[in-house]
Amino acid sequence: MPDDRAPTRIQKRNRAAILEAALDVFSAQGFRGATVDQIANAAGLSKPNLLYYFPSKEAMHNALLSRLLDTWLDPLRDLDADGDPLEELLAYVHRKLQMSRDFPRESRLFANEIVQGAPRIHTALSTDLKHLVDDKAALIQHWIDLGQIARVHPYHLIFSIWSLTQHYADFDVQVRAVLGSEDPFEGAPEFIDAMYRRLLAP
Amino acid sequence: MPDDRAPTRIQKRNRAAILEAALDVFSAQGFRGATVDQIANAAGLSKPNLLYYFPSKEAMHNALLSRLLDTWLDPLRDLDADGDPLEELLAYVHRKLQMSRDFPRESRLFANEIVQGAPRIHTALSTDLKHLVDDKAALIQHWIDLGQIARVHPYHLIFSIWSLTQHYADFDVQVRAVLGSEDPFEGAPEFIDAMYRRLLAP
DNA sequence: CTTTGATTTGACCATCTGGTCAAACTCACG
DNA sequence: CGTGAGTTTGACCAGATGGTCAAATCAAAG
Repeated sequence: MPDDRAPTRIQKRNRAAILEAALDVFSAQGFRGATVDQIANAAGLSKPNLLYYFPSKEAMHNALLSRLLDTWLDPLRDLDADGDPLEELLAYVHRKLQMSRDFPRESRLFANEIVQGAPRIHTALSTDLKHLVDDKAALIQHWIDLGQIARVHPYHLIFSIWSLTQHYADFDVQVRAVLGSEDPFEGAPEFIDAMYRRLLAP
Repeated sequence: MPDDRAPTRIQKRNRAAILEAALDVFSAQGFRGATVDQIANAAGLSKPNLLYYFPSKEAMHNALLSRLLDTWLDPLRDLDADGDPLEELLAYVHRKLQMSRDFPRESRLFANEIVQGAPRIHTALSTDLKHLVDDKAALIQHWIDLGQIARVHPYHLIFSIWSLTQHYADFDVQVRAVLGSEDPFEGAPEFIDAMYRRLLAP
């Protein structure tokens, strides 16, 4: 097992290939549905070789989740108290939707984890995530108190943004099955934009 | 294996117990994550006994899914062309939210299936589901053309209702982690109601 | 080229898991 | 009761799967 000295060129390449393959497989099959062999094949490496770079299947999953939780919440972190409230919130919505379009596998990796009770990231949810949301909900409430946006429940507002945007990644097959050949992201930004403009107008 | 004659009292009781247990386990662990033994334990029966009533693990899953798909879409079917458009849509939203509250396991069973690419119900999605949605989207478009509700993309409107309402069941752990002790359904109906009233007002 | 540490893998193991089966048990009904 | 259909289960099997390991191969510094 590679120790914690500076990673070699080969270590960098292989670790990256493994995580890329693992993201593919975990997001499509869930943790239990994925097999180390599938990941090995997708990465173009042998199974024992994977376990040379990561001590276990769970370690690969953890590596993905922790790397992801951070970047996943970046758009919310960016919500700026000094910006125009409505435009800040709409920018958040659009960035979140863009992430669903650009990183659907990451979205589904989370969805799989959460739907099944978040056994592996429950702590992170009730600490890091909760703190961030508490913080931003207070900001939204502040905007409301100033009369800059309409009176809405800040937490439910955030939940609604998560659900509306991630739906296009997580339920992609369903959306596509219903829309037929039409591109799901055709019309989605406009729809969601309209939705929040009308909801939040003071 | 019990044949297709009229089911005995014992058959009825055990089949029901098995499906109830299977719903518990499948919705919490996904198809691959669930084991027949877990379901057997939850049902208070032995593993071979389960396989006496259902030919395979997959058969239990299928039984649940097909029984569910129907009832799951009932609220949408109820959308009535003769009712008041705004009230009809709001009633649909509220019924859907109520189902998330009352049948979260059913919601998660579907979520698990869809997130992983709907391998078992893909056909039903692009036939039954699509037909129903096409039908109701046409009705919504008709209401729009009459100027009775605002101009919105009918399909995205339906997707938004699905995602907003099911979020409270499918992402329950996340919602609870963020809200702490507060009841998630406290405030949700009001929020969603306000959202659609403002969106759909002509 | 040689040496040494990093990398790779074929063979293997223990466990889990879906499913089978014959034998045992229960129940309803004549 | 007795009997036959319906029900239950302990023991078992085959394949899948996470993980191990010793031996082989490779890379790079001297």
